[in-house]
Amino acid sequence: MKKAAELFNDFITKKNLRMTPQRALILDIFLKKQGHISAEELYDLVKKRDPSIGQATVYRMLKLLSESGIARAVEFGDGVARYESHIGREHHDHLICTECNKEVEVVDEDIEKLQERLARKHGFKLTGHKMYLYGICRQCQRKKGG
Amino acid sequence: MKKAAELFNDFITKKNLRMTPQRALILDIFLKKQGHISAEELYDLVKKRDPSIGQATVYRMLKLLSESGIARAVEFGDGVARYESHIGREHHDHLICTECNKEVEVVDEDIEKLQERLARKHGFKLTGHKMYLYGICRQCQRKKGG
DNA sequence: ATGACTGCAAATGTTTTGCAGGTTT
DNA sequence: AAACCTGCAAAACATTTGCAGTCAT
Repeated sequence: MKKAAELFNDFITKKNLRMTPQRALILDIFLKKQGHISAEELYDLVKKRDPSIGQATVYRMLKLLSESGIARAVEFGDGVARYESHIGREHHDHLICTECNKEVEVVDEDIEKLQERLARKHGFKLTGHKMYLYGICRQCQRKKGG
Repeated sequence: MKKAAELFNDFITKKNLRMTPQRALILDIFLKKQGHISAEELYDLVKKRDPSIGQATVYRMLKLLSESGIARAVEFGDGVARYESHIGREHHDHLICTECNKEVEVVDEDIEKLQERLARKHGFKLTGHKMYLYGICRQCQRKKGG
């Protein structure tokens, strides 16, 4: 498996773009941060290491990271785009307890296959999906049940 | 099954709010429009029937409709919130074309069963879910491919 | 020289909010 | 009177874009 930095260099080269100190720094910080991060949060982290970097550069870099397949946008539905590293991470969906907000990351190969099939049935070429399962976790069931 | 207008009246009453001509008109238009609709689109339709109604009233009404459970927000991921009627409708998930924003409502019994199984495997009692499939529809594939 | 990259500020587009006046109870 | 509702315009918010200057090839 190629490393993200390598993949980004491939992408940069193929597109006749250039690697710059700003891009290297943003990439580095983005990859080290796990979980989801918004452009604003990433910008704040970047500023700590180099206050001269502007917001626009961060936004532009996030676009490049998405195009190159290194980052992936995760929609939370609150009007703020968040990104997660898409390299070296398993795809996952979310199982959320509606009582205590606990969240478990889950994957089910069979569901993924059926999603593909379902999309194809409607003439779509599936490029991604989001699935959120809501329920009540074991602990909260106990608490409620008695 | 109660009608949406009735449910909205219950909600209005419980919250000590008032039914007004503006709200009635917006509700009426919203319920008649099937599929998803953005605030802007709804506003345009409303203006045709009563040009004196302002955007803010439409936005505020959509918030009330969501709170009352009559409308449901559907995330397309393009920065525009869309809503659909959530009353008297079969459960369904969404298959969305990322090129032209076309949306198909889908249901797959097998997937639903597997979701149940997946939740149970993690000790959760499943109470609901949201699933969005993103892809490229037949037409857009043609357009792109050649 | 050409083309890419940058920070800044201005622009964009959607949604929310403050306000002053109007309406219902 | 008190509490709600309205349209308007301004504000807020995240994100994008135009621009003039800088840098690499």
